[in-house]
Amino acid sequence: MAASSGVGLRELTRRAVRTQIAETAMELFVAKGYEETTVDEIAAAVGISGRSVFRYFPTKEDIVVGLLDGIGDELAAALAARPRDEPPWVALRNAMTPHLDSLTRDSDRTIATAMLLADTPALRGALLAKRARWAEALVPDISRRLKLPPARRDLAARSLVGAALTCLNNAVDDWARSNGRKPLAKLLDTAIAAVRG
Amino acid sequence: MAASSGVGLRELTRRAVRTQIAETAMELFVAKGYEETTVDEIAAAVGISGRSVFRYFPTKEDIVVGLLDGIGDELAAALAARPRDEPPWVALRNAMTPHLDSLTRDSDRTIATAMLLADTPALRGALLAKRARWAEALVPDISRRLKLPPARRDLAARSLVGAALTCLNNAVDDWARSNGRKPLAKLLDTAIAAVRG
DNA sequence: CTAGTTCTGTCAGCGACTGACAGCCAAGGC
DNA sequence: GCCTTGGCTGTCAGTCGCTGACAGAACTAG
Repeated sequence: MAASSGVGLRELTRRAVRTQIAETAMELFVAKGYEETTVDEIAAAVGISGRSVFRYFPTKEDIVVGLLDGIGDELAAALAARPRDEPPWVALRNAMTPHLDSLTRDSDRTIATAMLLADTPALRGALLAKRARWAEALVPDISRRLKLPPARRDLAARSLVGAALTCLNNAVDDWARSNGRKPLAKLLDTAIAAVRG
Repeated sequence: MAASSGVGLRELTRRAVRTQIAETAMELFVAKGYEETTVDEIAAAVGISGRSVFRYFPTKEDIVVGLLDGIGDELAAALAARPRDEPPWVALRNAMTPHLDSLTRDSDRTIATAMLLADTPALRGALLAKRARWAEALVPDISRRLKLPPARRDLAARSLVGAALTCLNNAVDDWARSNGRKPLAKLLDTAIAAVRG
């Protein structure tokens, strides 16, 4: 079974190979473009067979958007940590703060990914699908904060969360287009204020 | 050149074949599922070659979401027709009314499409990408209605439009899940009210 | 050392999608 | 009447993403 640490040695090498594939692929994508880069080319650059790439990533798209996999759970955890009587919009905004920090922390990687997502239509769909899954993780908490009859509660919560994530996306896009110069938190506040206008 | 009517005879037959492909494909998708239906099967059912399907639709996804192609322009036109001093949220809500009517008019087709989109992940990404293109058509108008410094105007408009379209999507989903029983307009109002909380 | 698990490369195949080529058929000039 | 032109079509061949199956290598446990 597992050693004294939480994860076994096998899981460790797996993660190493996984990040190696992701980093090599990102370099190629930025250099040549996403659609112009073949999975076999990525595999050759890493030194493995093309088949093995799909043993670490379910799809080619996931090599890019897989980086954003844990964010939904992070946001949900941050949201659950907010006081129970905090109103929905405030709780959502505050729950995003740690995520904003982690985005600005390695801004180079974030901006590169955002740029790649911006001018690759095929990836945009995948990103939006990922965002929809984040929403699913946040809806139950927001639903609990709403004081509405049960018939309306779910629709209201889904719309609220969707609007909040749209604001987050637009703020990050704007921030990336400014090369990280504009303050991300203020952009998010501007977006939210406009929606609540 | 063209005859007395606006469109030539060639364009007419083209549209006929196009709708024929779309209708046949939708029947097969509903019966067998989207991913389980091959493009060649659709072609065979119509009586053309598989290659020709791609001469009418750029991708297999577009056979489904192509039906929603004109909606973005319709919404933009309806929005442009609203009084110039109408506030953004009110103008967006009112601009959606004709679209709501056309959705409820042939509710059977709308519900079937919504159901198909709901349980086909591959199509969801395409739908969200389409919705993003609708947003592009609405942003300039909303941007004009906002009284904000230019630095914030674009981000605010994009977020506002994105939030409104999220409300529309969620309302239609809820409406379709209720088999068209709940009043669609009220659902949309509920969603918008929740976002403006 | 052995037995069992896990990983890997290779091969074969499906389906979406594209480019190229040749044949068909309607529209228009002679 | 004929012939040319242009668009539509089917066929063929090929690329790429992705999957299942198999056999061998490597590592782990006893």
